[in-house]
Order: sequence, then structure tokens, then C-alpha cells
Amino acid sequence: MPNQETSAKRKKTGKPQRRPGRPRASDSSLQEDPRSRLEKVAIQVFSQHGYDAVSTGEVARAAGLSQPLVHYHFGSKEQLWKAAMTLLMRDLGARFPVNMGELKDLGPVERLKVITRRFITMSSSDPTLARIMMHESLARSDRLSWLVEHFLKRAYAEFDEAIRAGIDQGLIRDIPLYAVANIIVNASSFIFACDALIDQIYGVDVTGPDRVDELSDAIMDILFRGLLSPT
Amino acid sequence: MPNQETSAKRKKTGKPQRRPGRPRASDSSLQEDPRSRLEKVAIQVFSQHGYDAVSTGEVARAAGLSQPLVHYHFGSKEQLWKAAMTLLMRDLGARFPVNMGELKDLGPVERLKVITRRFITMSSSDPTLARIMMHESLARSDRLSWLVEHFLKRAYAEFDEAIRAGIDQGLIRDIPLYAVANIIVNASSFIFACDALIDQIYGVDVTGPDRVDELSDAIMDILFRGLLSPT
DNA sequence: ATTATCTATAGATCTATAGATAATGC
DNA sequence: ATTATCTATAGATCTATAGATAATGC
Repeated sequence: MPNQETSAKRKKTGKPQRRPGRPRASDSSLQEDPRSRLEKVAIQVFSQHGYDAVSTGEVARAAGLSQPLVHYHFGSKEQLWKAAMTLLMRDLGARFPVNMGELKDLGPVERLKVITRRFITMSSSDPTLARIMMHESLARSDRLSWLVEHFLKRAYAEFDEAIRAGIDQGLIRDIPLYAVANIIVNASSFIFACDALIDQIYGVDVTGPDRVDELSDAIMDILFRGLLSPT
Repeated sequence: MPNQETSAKRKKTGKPQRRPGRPRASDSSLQEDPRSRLEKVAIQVFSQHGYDAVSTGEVARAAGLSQPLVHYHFGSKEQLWKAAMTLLMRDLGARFPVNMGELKDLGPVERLKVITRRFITMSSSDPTLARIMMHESLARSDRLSWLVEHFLKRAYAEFDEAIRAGIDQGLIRDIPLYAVANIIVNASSFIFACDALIDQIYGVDVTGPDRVDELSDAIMDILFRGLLSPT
């Protein structure tokens, strides 16, 4: 990401020069700890611009901290990214818990509907993960493999199980598993991740609550009419 | 994009130092002109890594030219990007011509099917445009507005017309136009643009011809079963 | 004494410009 | 004479490390 403000800024001001050393803990309970602040900012900027286009200095500045602190806490930019992804996945897991047990008594199609609706809700309220997946997939980065192994395979497996059972029972049309799963995941999340495109073309802000609801319903309707075997 | 090979490389070799000046036109008919080579390379690297993560030096090096030549021909990195997009859209237009006239006698649903199938074919054989759209939408760049105004609005308008007519005639379900259009565009292209993700998770290479066909058919089937009014 | 922060800086880029020079076209 | 290319380089980054120092914990 290109840097807007130049480094000359700090010198120009007549302020007393900041000296090295740990600053006073100002109202320590008010602000989160710096390490977490770095991770949270990193999630946001990496999801918008992608790994390579983001500098550690930008992350630090946005968190109100100095650039070398990134290396003190994380050792490298790569490790900052991994820490940020781990936090993101933990937060998403907490906000959208996967209780497969409570779906045990449903048929595969109903189970798939619940999982898909939950994924749409997650993607519309926080499209960060979809954005990260898009960036790393486009760049074909090694980070993509890391994400897939650590988090995504497990998430896709839930879709896979329900789809597999649905196809075996003749309820879902006989389309390759990978195709069904990816069509569901893409349709459920990429449209919210690319809200800027829709805004530019149609002047519609899909992040507004009314639009989220109408779009979520439309996606569910189209997907399941399309996927289910004719009854 | 991080640079793999360092600048020390050139010095190390014992080759006679290259001096300034225009090189001999070696077999001029064999290679394309340098300006076009820069544009073609730019299309590829920008679509993979996005504008900010690509350096003009990488583009030049991949084209076998020196970095300042980018500025001689295009004046700035931004203008190189715009020239590359203009070439991309011209090539896509030539390879997938839009002859709306020959669809005049079809009903709106049949027209939409032809347009959608053509878009799927384009996206599977060259996912570059979808990748660029994803990058610029994610980054919320000013370049996205430029793309939309110069090229995308016109492209979406063809979908819009058929969808609008289909809804008006009760053939397509009453879902907001922007939602239908974006679901079609996303489903038709993003899955091919994110082939690396599918490869990582399912070990399936969707760029193989058999997979392209099966996936294209699956997308068409699901979309149109989902979108059409029950008969 | 240890920890967390800062400033300073090394060394490798990045964009863009300046200036040299070879090829081309008149 | 003009055009297209190169080398060299200015000035602004970028990642990472070194070293100073204030706060914290024993």
C-alpha cells in the first residue's frame, strides 16, 4: 500500500523529541494491550490490501506504535500475519460456533441449509476471512497452504459431509463434491467480500442490514433450488 | 511482490558491462515490440498480485527490459496499469465478441443463458479480468471506479437487460436485479479465478479441460434452476 | 533483573528522472 | 534529428536489527 504521509512529518513539528524507552501505561485498562492491537489492525489491513502490499510500518502506525515493535512481538512480518490469522479464526469460531451435535437429527439437506445460512451470516457480518482467502488464492502464496491446513480444511469438511450424504441419498443432484462445496462457499461469501464492486456498479451498499437480509435470502433460495434434486 | 533475486546479481557476472543505448533489433520480426510486451506482462502480474504489490522493475524484468523503459513508454506505473487493462479488455472483446443482434429473436431467459455461458467460457479460459476485479474491489481503489466506468458498466448492462426483461415477464424470480447479476457474475468467474484454493483443498485442478466442462455445466445448471420461476 | 517500548540505522528495495548512446528515418 | 533504449542515481520507502531507556516485578 502506498504511504500517504512522508517521514518528514515527525521532524517538522516543534515538539520535544521523544526519547527511547517504555512509555507510561496511560489508563492501562482503557486500551487493549499493544500486541493484540497489532493483530487486530493487521487483520484489517491484510484483508483489504493483501500481504505483500502492506508494510509492518503501516500496521504499527495504525495501532499507534512504532514499527520495530512488530518484530519485537512477532519476529517477522510473516509471523505477524500468522498470528493475525489465528486470532481471526478464533474470533470467528467464537462468534459462529459450530455445534454439529445439535444438527444430528436433521437430514443432510436440512443440515447443509443450517451450515450454509450460518456461513452467509458470518460472511455478511465479517467478510474478512473471505477477503484473505481471495488474496492468498490469487497470489498463489505459501500462506494459502498454511491457511488451508490449519483452518480451512476443517471448515470445508463440514460442508463436505452434508453434501456427500445428500448426494448419496439422492437428495442433492449428482454434481462433483468439490464443485458443490465451492459454489456454496463462493456464493455465500465473495459477494459480501466484494461489496465495493457492487457499490460502484449499482450504487447498492450490500452492508446495510436490509440489503444483507434480502441478499442472504436470495443466495439461499438460488443455491438450494439449484442444488436439490427435483422432487 | 517480494523480490527473489538481489541486485548484486548483475555485478557478479564477469560479462562485459552493458553500455547505454538502444540495442540492435535482433530478429525484429520474432519478438513483439517492447511496449506490447510490457503491457502483456503487466496484465499477468497485476492480475496475480494486485497493483500495489507489483513493482515496475518486476514488470520490466519479466519482459526482458530495463525498469526506466516503463516510464519512457507509459509515464507512470498507474498509466502502465491503465494501458494493460485497455489491452486486456480489447483482447477479451475480440475473443468473446458480443453480438447481441444475433440473440434478438430469443426470449430473455434464453438470451441470459447465452450471455452467461459465454461469460463462463471466457472466465475459464482467461480468468484475468475476474482476478483484477477482485483485487481492485478488495482494495477499494480509485482504479476500480476507472474500470467500472470504462468497461464494466457496459458489460453488466448486457446481463441487466436480459434479467430485467426476464423478471418483467415473470420468467425469472423476483429477486433484486443487482443481486441476480452479481450472483451470476461471481459464480461464473470467481471459482475459476480462485483455482489455487480449490487445488489446495480438494487437489482438483479446475483448469483441466474436463474439469472446466463439468464445472461450467454445474454452474449453468445450478444458476438457472435457482433463478427461474417454477413453471 | 526483566520486559516493553522507543530512536537510529543498515541494507535492500521502489518510483521516477537525468543523461548517455545506439538505431532509425529523413 | 528523432526515437528507443540503457546506466546511474535521487529520494522515499521497506524489513529487520542494534542499542538506549523507562516501567514493571522480584
